Amino acid sequence: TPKTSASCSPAPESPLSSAEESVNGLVGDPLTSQSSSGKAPSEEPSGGESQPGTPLPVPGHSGLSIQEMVAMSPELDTYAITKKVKEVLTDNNLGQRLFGETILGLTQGSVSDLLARPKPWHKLSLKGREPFVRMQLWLQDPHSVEKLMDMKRLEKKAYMKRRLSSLSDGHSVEGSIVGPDYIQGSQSPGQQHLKKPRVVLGPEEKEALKRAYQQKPYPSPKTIEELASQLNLKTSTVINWFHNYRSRIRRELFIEEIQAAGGVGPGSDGGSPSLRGSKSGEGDSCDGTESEGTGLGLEDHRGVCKDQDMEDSEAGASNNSPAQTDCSTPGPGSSCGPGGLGLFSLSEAPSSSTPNTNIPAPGPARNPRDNNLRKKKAANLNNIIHRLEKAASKEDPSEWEF
DNA sequence: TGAAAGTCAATATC
DNA sequence: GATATTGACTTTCA
Repeated sequence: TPKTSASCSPAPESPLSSAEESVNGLVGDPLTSQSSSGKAPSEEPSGGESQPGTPLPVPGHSGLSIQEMVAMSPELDTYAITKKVKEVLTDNNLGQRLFGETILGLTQGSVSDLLARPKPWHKLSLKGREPFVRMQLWLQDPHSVEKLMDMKRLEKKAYMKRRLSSLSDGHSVEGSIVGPDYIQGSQSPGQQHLKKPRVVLGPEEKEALKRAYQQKPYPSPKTIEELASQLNLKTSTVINWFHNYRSRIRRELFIEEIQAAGGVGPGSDGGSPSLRGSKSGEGDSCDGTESEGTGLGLEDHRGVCKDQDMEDSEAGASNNSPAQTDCSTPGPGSSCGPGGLGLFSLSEAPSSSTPNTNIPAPGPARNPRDNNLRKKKAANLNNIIHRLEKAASKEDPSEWEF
């Protein structure tokens, strides 16, 4: 693929091979609850390098490529895995960057995102499952930590070495031996000028986009044009924003489902990270029932969004909760949340997966986090409404999509 | 073909 | 310095 990663992430490959040399099979882990469906632990020294494009080969599994391993993997408890990984990394003072680049073949930001907001296994594509399989293999390796520590030491050593030599050369070389920094460092200054500056949306622009989202999660091209011109943004920026926002809202809801379903999840160590601090706008979803028309709500910044509206819409929403929608198209596991089928049998895994019980009862003692959750759910209602409308526009019920 | 999924990487925040 | 956020982009999927 010509994607930037092709040119920007060759580096992670090199250290990996040494870090993953002795990754064990999917079976035999004390954390594994359903290893039976896993493959036999046929130990085969390395050889996992399946495709040149695959960033991080996982060696030693009957010659299976990581893709094959993923395909054969039983359902994993993604939340339990990320929780454990976070724990191990924290306990051993290992960074996300090193872990990501060495073990997962992902950048720091991706790792952070993945660890903070793991999607349930059945919602993941094969590609999306790959990092979780890698994480699990890593957890199962009794020497995983030492290897990463060694890696860290090596990196530090190399860094110091380069630093010293750069000092003597009279120019600075920043970054580590792996990863984007290295790539960047290898670019000529001229090349760096070619970079497109990152667009940073201001709070008002975000507000306006969120309001527009409340009204129309799937805006028409015309609406997008209008938004773009009103906000003085490129249409592609607006389009991207809607894509990203929908996707991220959806992920937030997965997290909430997990939490609500079993009381485990991010909440147990302080709440969903994405909701933490109720950052800008996370809680500003508002009732979008006036979704007809193309009004963007740009003129009226306050009138439409009232907490009261939120409460009302959500109160009636519990049975249509997004969780229900999300669980309506499960994979083979058909379990919402990390319930019974996961490989991990961590005790906190919820036994019940009735997601639409996850709306907190209305009451005065609601904390800001609850409010955010409620608001998010209301926001998602718009999505449901949109789909309903879409479905309604199709005469043939077989064309309905839910 | 459009939407979703997945990821990068710049930047913000802690 | 490490981690979190997020705009942009590519790939996958229905």
